[in-house]
Amino acid sequence: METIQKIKGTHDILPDTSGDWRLLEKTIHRIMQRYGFQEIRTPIFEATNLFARGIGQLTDIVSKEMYTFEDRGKKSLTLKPEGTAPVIRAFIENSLGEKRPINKLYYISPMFRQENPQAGRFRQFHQFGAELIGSPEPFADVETILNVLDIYKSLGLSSFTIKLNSVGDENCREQYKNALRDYLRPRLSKLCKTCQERFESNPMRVFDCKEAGCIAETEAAPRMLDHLDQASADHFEKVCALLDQHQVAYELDYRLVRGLDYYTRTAYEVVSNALGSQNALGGGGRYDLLTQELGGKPTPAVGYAAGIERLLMVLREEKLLTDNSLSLDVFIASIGEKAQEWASKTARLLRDNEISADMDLLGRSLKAQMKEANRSNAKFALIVGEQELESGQLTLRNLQQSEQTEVNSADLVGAIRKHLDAKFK
RNA sequence: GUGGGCGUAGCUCAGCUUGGUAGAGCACCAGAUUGUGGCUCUGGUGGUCGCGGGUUCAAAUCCCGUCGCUCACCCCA
Repeated sequence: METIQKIKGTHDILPDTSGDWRLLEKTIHRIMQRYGFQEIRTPIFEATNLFARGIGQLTDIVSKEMYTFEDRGKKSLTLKPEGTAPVIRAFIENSLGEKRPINKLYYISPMFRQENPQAGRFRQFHQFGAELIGSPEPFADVETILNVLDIYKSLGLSSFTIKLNSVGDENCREQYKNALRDYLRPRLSKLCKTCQERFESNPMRVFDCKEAGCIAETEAAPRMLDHLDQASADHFEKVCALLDQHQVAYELDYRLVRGLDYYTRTAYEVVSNALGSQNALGGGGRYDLLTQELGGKPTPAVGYAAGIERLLMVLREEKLLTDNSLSLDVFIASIGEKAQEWASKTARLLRDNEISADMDLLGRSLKAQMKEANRSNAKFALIVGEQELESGQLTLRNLQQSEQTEVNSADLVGAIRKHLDAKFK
């Protein structure tokens, strides 16, 4: 029989690593709460238009990476490739902006992009992200940066760099693009093919290119930072000043142009020093025009998205993940059918009392059951056979210290709890 | 979409150059220990060598095709 394999670029998270995910998610929830961000969960798929309009028709994501399909009613749906557009859609649809002037929302969610997988890049991957909706102030930009850094810090991570740039806004970007085009036009033939295509549609993306020729040609090109209008310049200056006050180290990177069209003013990226080719841990920025682009009232907003798989890769690399596997309190090893029945009843009793318990389900030898107890990472083995059933005196073995004592079956829960508290708390 | 590397036991891999009965470590099972795990020792289970075709007396090994995985490019998380 032919076996069925997982879809390319997807992964099973097995019990030996799901504990790492739990730790990460727990940390994210904790820090988000500490910052006043509230969780939002949006559907896994959306109307295709949401992304086409929100992210931008010409972006790589929309033009070649989306999982788009028709449902039975011929409606075009898309598995979400990123989190911001759905959050803003929900923000508008549920009139969250009418209920309070500021909404601080966060999510943890799978995302889908149909790219060729490689180290740190998958077709289904997971992001956590925060969106601060309603404030145009630099304080808001900084709030999101501090938030993501705090999550990394809480996990012990320190090997990363923050890159910062401003991509301007509607009042100065078009003017700048024209200045950039004027500079690039005579050098067009020296640029790579994709950059020649970018020249008309989105010349700023030329800075993103890694071709040596394109890098060289844009070295002396006019930079957005020098062409900001007063308001955007002030905004950027304030963001930098606040980061300085918070003693957050960052690098100005005039080449940082993020791949999504909706960014305005602040753009930032957190880059790992410990990853391979795909080294962006997270990125974000301000997107003051997105809400109206999606049909809502003009509402300023800023936020970021960060990759969970890449974060796990770095944490693994830096040896910052300790053993997060769950352990069992008690494994009941029984000898004989009567004892096995007793084990079943007792396991239930213990579980009713918040003590995790497991038992043999294969009728194995005591030795094999002890081995199983060890494999389950159990703290105690409770051994019961004919003798114990008659006397009511059971053997409780501490598997980590290899010591055992007798406990009375009359107050089993109390006795086990006492031993758990004494040795494991 | 394009290029490189790799597909042999549940896992990590050796064997391929120079064709000749398919191996190791770990894991799993059992025994040493007749009712006690982890350590040690002994034994055991487990493989149409990714799949299809070709060359050959003979193919894991050589040739062709194909599928899968992986890394990289593009771009991003």
